[in-house]
Amino acid sequence: MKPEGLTAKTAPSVAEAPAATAPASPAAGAPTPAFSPLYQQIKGLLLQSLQAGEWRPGDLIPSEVELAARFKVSQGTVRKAIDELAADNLLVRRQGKGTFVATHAEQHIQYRFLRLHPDVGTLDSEGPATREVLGCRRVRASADVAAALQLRPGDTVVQVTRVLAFHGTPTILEDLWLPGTAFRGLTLATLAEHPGPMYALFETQFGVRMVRAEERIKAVAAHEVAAERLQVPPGTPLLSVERLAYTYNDVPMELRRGLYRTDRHHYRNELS
Amino acid sequence: MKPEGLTAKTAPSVAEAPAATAPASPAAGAPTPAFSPLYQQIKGLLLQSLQAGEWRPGDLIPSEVELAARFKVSQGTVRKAIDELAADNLLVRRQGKGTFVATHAEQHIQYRFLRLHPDVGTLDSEGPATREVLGCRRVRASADVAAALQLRPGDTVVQVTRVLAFHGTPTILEDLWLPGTAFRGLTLATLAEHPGPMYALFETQFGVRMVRAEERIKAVAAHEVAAERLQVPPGTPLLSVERLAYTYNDVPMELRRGLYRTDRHHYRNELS
DNA sequence: TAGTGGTCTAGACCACAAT
DNA sequence: TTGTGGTCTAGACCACTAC
Repeated sequence: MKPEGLTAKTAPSVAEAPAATAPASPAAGAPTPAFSPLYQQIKGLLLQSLQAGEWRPGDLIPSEVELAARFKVSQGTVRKAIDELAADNLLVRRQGKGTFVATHAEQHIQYRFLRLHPDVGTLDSEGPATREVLGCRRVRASADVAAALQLRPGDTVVQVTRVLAFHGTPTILEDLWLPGTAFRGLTLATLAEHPGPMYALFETQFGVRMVRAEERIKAVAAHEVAAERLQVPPGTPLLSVERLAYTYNDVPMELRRGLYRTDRHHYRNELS
Repeated sequence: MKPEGLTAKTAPSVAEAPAATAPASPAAGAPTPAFSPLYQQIKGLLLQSLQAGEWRPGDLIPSEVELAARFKVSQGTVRKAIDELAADNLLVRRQGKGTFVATHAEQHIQYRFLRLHPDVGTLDSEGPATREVLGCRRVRASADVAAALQLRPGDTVVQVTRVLAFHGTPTILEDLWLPGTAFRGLTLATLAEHPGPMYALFETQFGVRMVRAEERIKAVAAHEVAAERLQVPPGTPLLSVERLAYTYNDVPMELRRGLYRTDRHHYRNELS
């Protein structure tokens, strides 16, 4: 488990084991490794462990000193690597307890990716959202869905259709497309058994953790079907929100197309 | 220029000047200063200097070692303070050169707060936006505008109306409201003389630097006036984007209400 | 060559949580 | 009391920029 391959900028002052060859010469044939700092390499190794499932969402990862020993670097270097992963919301630090793998499940942060807020009051005062799944079937990916998920057109994808309601008012109508291979066992029954946030279900049942997402927003007029589902007149302006969500390593794992009512809610964004 | 008032967690190992009283006892009567780390206090001091205009947008601030000497702390502590300010986009670090005060002017980052992107191509391939100012007048703040800007209803505000066009297609119609006192000399002529980004003008002409902003987005139908200005049929769905922009210290300094065409563009957002 | 930020280390101590 | 992350220091060296 020795992380050979770490190319330090400066060799540690106290050379523990002189190892094989000279630490200064890069691997033969490597096209100029383009110097990356030690802590970035550590970050990469930690990411690999996260990806490989060595530590699962919610788990406690080894302490900083332990990791420092494992990687043969100082605690400060491990700290900086963890700092960046925590800034990216992949890890969560808790003083006195340790560092944990971030999770969408049962954190007090429901709706981590949902930016829709009520015009008056807070997200909590809305009470829990009502999730009604309208459909879940395995279909062949259309050209655009395949392109977004980096599949081939015709590959199998799981398509979920659902409505979210607040206070009994249907507010979000959305379709999800998921790669068929990664979500093999996903059915209507699965969804019914796990009423919580969908990303939590993805973690616990399919080992897929969504790390970040991109959204493209437009204003559109409600078509017939949407109008009925959202209980608004046809033609009502709605937000069209297209989300592409990624796992580790920038692999797209979910395409989501939603229509949001904005008569009592708004999409909120922070700019800095 | 000695920053007395810094309450260190641990007294510096080499006590330079024993100063007045014991460093452990907080100021009398202070309601439990609620311990904040040294680097946070340094961050606060740096913020004060930014606010006070000691260093203006684009300026080079003193080096880390110099600041460390000024504040009587180690370079690492200053570094951490600067790191956070850089993360907040208030400072910009440039290796080998120094640390600079961030600015909206002549950075290669035009449109720092604009999230509208063309559906195909990039922001740059659009060519420079055409800005047409339709009006600039001093008016009395309505109740909602006053509330947003933390003024009294009836206080004077500057209202600017303008249209942004891409490729000759009018795409954004927006109104701006600015506190009358801070923007005393702002007229149509001022705007005409400075064709660049508006936030750059605010910096250079009025010493107001926008630091962050919040946006609330809804879908609305184009009313008569908007439809004409944006050259779309009345009733066309548009994005309604309400932006509240803040200077240092979370002081709101601009309210902006925009209507965006999204037939060839979309509002992009990154979630993490 | 000098000065800047960037990396890395080693060690000390503090704050917090669990035992 | 122990172990964790959090803060702070001091010093060394590297990488980039300018002169």
